[in-house]
Amino acid sequence: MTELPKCFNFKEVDAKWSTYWEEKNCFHAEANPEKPAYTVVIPPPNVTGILHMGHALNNTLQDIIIRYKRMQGCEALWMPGTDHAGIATQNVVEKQLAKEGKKRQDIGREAFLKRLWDWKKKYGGTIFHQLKKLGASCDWPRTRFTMDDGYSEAVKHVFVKLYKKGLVYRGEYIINWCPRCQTALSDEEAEHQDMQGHLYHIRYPFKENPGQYLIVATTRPETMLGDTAVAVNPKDERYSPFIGQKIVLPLINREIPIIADDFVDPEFGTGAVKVTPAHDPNDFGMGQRHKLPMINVMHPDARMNEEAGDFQDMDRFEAREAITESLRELKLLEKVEPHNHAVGHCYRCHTVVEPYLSKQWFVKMEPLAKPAVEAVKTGKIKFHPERWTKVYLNWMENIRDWCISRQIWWGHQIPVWYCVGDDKCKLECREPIVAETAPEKCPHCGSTNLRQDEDVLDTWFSSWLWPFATLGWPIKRSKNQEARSKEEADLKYFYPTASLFTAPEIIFFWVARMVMAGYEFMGEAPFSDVYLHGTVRDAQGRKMSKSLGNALDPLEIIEEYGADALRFSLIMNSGQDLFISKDKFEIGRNFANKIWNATRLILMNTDLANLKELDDVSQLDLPSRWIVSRFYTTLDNVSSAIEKYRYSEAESLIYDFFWKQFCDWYLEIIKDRWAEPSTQQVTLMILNESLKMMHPFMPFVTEEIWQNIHPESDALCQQPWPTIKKDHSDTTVENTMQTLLEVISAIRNLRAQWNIAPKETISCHFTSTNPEDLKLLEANSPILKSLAKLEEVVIDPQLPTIPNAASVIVGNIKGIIALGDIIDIDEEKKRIAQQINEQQKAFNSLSKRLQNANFLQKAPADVVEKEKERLATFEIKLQKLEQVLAELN
RNA sequence: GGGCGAUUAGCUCAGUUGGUUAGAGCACCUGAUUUACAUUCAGGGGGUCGAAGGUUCGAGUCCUUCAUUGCCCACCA
Repeated sequence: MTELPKCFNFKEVDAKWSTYWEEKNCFHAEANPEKPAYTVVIPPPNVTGILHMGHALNNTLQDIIIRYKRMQGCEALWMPGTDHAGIATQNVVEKQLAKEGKKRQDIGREAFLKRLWDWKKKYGGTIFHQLKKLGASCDWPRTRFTMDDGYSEAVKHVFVKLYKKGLVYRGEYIINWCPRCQTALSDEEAEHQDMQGHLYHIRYPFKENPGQYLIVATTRPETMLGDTAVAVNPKDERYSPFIGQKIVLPLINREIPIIADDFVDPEFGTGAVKVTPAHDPNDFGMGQRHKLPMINVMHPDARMNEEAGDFQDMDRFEAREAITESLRELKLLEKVEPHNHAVGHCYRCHTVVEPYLSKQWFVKMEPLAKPAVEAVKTGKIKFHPERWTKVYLNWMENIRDWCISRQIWWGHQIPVWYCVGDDKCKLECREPIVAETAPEKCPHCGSTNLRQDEDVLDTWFSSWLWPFATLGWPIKRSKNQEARSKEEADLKYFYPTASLFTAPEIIFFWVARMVMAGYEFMGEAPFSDVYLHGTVRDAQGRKMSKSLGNALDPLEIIEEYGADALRFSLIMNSGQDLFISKDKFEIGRNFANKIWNATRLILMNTDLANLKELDDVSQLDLPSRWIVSRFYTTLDNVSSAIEKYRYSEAESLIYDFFWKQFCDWYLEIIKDRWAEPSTQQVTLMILNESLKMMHPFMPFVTEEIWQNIHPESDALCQQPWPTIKKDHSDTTVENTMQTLLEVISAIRNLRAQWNIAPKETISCHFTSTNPEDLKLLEANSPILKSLAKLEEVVIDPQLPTIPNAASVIVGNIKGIIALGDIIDIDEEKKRIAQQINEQQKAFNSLSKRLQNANFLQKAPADVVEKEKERLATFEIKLQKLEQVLAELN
């Protein structure tokens, strides 16, 4: 008999097992043809990341499925790693530099990158330690980084491959430019927010007739300095006479034409639009259609440049004020109206993004999107919940080219070289040299004076390769045959992965692009299921964020409630978005403690020698058969809930079974029968198998208990998932037990109503019209006595006449309890009448339904049958109740 | 402007193809306890399932409209 501490001491236990699992290498997976593979790749957290609630939720979900599949006999691989997170990481080190009063340019690219790598070495592993505290069962020795050597090979390989296929191109277009980070951004990286702005109506004088104006409306007057036309709709009769005429651009006095373009909406503003091809994507399009000059009026940091005349060197917003003021003085400002519109912001630093003309690298997306659309439409890839399918398809079907070059230093430098050349240079030397390794000389002129493209690639251009680049793709030719074939086998075995768990925010950034990359480079979908979980919010529904100061730190929760509590509570709340406050974690803490104390009770009362498989359950008593049956039914339901990605449902099933049924009923029922070996056997078996079933959800407490019970055996995380034994599930047993439990509840109820203290002794006489019930009551009278706190139970086909008795009616069973002086006949009448009332309501609605010819005709036969049975039960119960009432009268 | 959700007990939410008298946890109230666990146990009150129509033998569940609310996408200057 073992004695455990009184409470589950998670502080010591959690740390012990994370270390143990890691040291014993419990989570390592290797290609094993004997077993099916089950792979999940972690959504790589940023290398700057520290664990937040979103991570905790995301990784708990993955850990549950991975531990479950591992126990089910799969070779389960959970691939860990981090993302270099270009701009985010660079920002961290730039801030450090700023404290020293330096900019990155001051120390140069090489020194700057060294600092970044140093930083990464020192802090980049933080999140892994935190994930281990959470219990994440990743295959840690496989940990990858999106900028490690092999991974960089993959990125270069992909760039070159796509370039050769014509899917990567370089061009000068309007892109989203962050003036603070001084880099291009993709469309997805520009976050649109509604802002209160103004619509400025400006008079543009005609050249031929300076007293007359055309009024244009704009939200950004500072860009007018770069105007190269004014556009109107060709069908707009107000303006058609002026098409082709010249306008003099105020402040700059440049002559610009009035052009006609369908893009212009005559309803909006004045119906006349200033055209600034270098500072607006729409205007850029018009500029190309009409072959307009493009005049860039800003420096990369959004100060006005030399094209801006008097406004040179002003910041863009300063210039907006100044220009408005000048126009007002010249009486060229018609009016200014308030105007709300969406303005793009940098997703990293929230600076207002400038549409900016610049030369960048792009990926042509349409050909890549095709198979990715197909895969989802045909169900090869499924989203959970399903509604995200539409979101994905909508984006894919309207896909635009992807700007992949960034003007920062931290990242994969673009594998492109330019011939800087000399006199011997030919025209072809202007062509970029695209290669996986640095070329020695220019293929055209032979010059060795080459310069690599200074830009780096978008972080997501490496993340989209994550599901296969982490598995060693592309296999290097240079390696020896043996190593190569091992790597090939590994890749083939673990790819494609099974399911992906992530947040809906990155469907476009990451999920969609991974699907495209999977098809393009591996010829296969990277995963078959995508589970998108909710956002973790605070109690008021606001997103948890550091800047709002409303974030709960998962590490603090682990410290205070334990990792199991954190995991269990998060999943319990994880239907849609999660609204979390600290007290939400009590449920998990309490449950872990309940498991602990149930174990404590069992170990105090049993001999572990009794722990063995149960083959024949038919000889067991009713409650034992009931709990065994309940366990296997629950196990079956839990397994299918996990398979269907219904995690909170799986947890409720476990919670209800273990706490309400096993602890509150079964362990109470057998309280006086610990001495019987069969009791010990059943109890130990249920505990043992429940530990396995609960382990994926609460790995620490279950592992600790397991090792206490089985000091000689393997860790719980390596045990097989319990086999579902259908023959141990028995609905008849469950229903019979249900009746018994109802009788007990009814008597407890009666006690409460009559205010009878538990110590007060009462006796009950039972009868039933069904002989089976009598047998049942007879056989279980000790249980009845103990749980309903009865002095005596008499089974009596003929009930005696007892004055001052209260009645208990459950189905066919009737019990009477002599209450002597306590009873107030009128009260008892009321009580019975109330019960009759309730029953009558149900009876009426049901009998009405059964009298309806349409119902009998149209409803399915089994439904009708069931309803008839129900009606019969109601009828009997009603009769009994009425009989009791009559006797009282 | 387009798309996707949400609305069920005081609070947070389950409720899987329509079919028992709509459930759980928390909170609240009553009671228990020489206790495996006060991180416990037994019991109780509390809901015309956002509103109005419709389909159906039958609607929390399906359809339409509306209201409130959240999120995503979007180049009307």
